[in-house]
Amino acid sequence: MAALLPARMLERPADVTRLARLFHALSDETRLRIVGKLLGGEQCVCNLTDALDAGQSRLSFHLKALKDAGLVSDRREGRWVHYALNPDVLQEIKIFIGSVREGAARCC
Amino acid sequence: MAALLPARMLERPADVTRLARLFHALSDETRLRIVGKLLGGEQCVCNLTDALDAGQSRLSFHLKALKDAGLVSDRREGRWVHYALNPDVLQEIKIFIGSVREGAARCC
DNA sequence: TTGACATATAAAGATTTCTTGATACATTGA
DNA sequence: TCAATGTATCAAGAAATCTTTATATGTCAA
Repeated sequence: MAALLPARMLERPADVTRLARLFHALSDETRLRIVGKLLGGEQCVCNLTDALDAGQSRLSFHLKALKDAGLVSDRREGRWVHYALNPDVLQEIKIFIGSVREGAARCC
Repeated sequence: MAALLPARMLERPADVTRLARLFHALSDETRLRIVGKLLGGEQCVCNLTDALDAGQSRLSFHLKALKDAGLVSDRREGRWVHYALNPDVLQEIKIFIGSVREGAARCC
């Protein structure tokens, strides 16, 4: 699919589906807190478990949700798996929201 | 609550809760399509029902979700209720996503 | 190879969200 | 006032999501 540029995409079913998935990934408090921790840079799951005081399988569940949405990537290093934010997808979301806002400001 | 400016807000529980609600409001395909229609300007529910071929109570349910999140406002005019996008909240989301993206680009 | 550790996956129940159909409320025109 | 119209709310079931516990997988070190 093309990048999330124009608000026109809200008329294309495949794009609507993708956007809904992206926003769903950001709609959970635990996942938002994970995103907050990743702003400090790549983190291994063990760090996140400590910082967020969430059970290990619960964290794994939410990391998978973020990864499936393309918001984070993972990298194994020995026993540890490191997760990092994916700036490209965040940029897409920002541009999309910006174009909706501009449309709203123009018309409403 | 203050405007959604710094990514620092992901450390503040009240802000995390609000963000999760905003993103949840945008995480549904029907609601995204409503947003798309509202880009054409304020719409009465009747227009949306036709355009989205969604049942009336279903549309009302999703409009309420958008309104509760602050993404749209409503205005009654006679028998009709008109909904419109709220550019301020969209701007907040855009700025928030932008600050997360910048953080990600810097650190990852 | 074995044991320990980091992480992922699976299964089950609890909770939330969505859809549908019925009904209530508000406004207008007759 | 009454009937018609537009919209909101309610109730019940269906579906999706989240949490927890248990177990599996992968990697290292001894």
